[in-house]
Amino acid sequence: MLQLTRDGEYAVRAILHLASQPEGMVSLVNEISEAQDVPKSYLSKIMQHLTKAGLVRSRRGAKGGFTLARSAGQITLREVIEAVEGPIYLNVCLIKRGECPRDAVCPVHPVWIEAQKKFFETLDSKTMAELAVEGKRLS
Amino acid sequence: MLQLTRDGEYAVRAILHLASQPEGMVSLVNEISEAQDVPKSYLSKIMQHLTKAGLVRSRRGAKGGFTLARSAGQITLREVIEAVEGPIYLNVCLIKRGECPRDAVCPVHPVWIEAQKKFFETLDSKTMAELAVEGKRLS
DNA sequence: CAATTCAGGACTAAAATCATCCTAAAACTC
DNA sequence: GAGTTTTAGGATGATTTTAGTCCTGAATTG
Repeated sequence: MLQLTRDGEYAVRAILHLASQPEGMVSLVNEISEAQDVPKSYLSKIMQHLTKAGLVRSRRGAKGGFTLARSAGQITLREVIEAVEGPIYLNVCLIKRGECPRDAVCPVHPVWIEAQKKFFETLDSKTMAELAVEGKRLS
Repeated sequence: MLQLTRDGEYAVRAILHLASQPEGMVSLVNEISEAQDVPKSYLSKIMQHLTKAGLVRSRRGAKGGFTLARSAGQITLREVIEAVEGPIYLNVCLIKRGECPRDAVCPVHPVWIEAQKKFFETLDSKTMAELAVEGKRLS
């Protein structure tokens, strides 16, 4: 549908939540779920993805929870989204050369390349640290 | 999935086909289907949408078929896509104010506004006439 | 009237979306 | 070591979207 899924949206909220905590503080699925309005059991899955993707570090057991695996200044909006949604391709023809058999003679193909480039520029331009600061200011 | 659907892709191909025909020439679903690699019965539905959206004029019966309702220079890529997919919102929070109850304090919201704006700029910048000319050059 | 061509509705298979629930494993506390 | 906390991971499922097909009916032409 050419629209971000809940996975992507929820992942961003979760990372932003972690980025807004004091240095070294761990957050629980339960806390994040409530604070960010995300169904708990669903969020649990998303945190697993983020952990596997290396954006988040997890610890089990009492005193366990989640922290960012890197500084929030080193994580972009695009990374978070692609961590849970997989690589973004605004049109199938962008997946790889030859994916669309017409791409060599298709006049629309370059337009999609351009559109995606601009889209990525915007998502790449914001780090989670910047967004967390802005979030504090707004609330 | 943050990806253009077949509907959008096929609609663009169809309109581009019409834009590439000599002035005043009608095209049949069958012709467009074969030339543009789109399943015939599926394309039929898409042509109906494009007709209802006012981008295409149709006539039934012998000597019937489809023509553009306006000059190809007056039709943008974005219009074609939105004619069949409905208005594009890259994130639900962009549908309308308050759609996401957090939008007033969400630091990501403005980033989505920006991303969508840039995306639209690209899609708005190309008319079907320009793309048709480019298509002729490439083939 | 016969042939052609689009209009519109019904139907379908497969995949994606948006979840929930349960058991197991790890880590800490006492 | 027992008990508690917390994440990991698998199974399951309802609903919606995607990507089509097929058939009948209506308009148009000759």
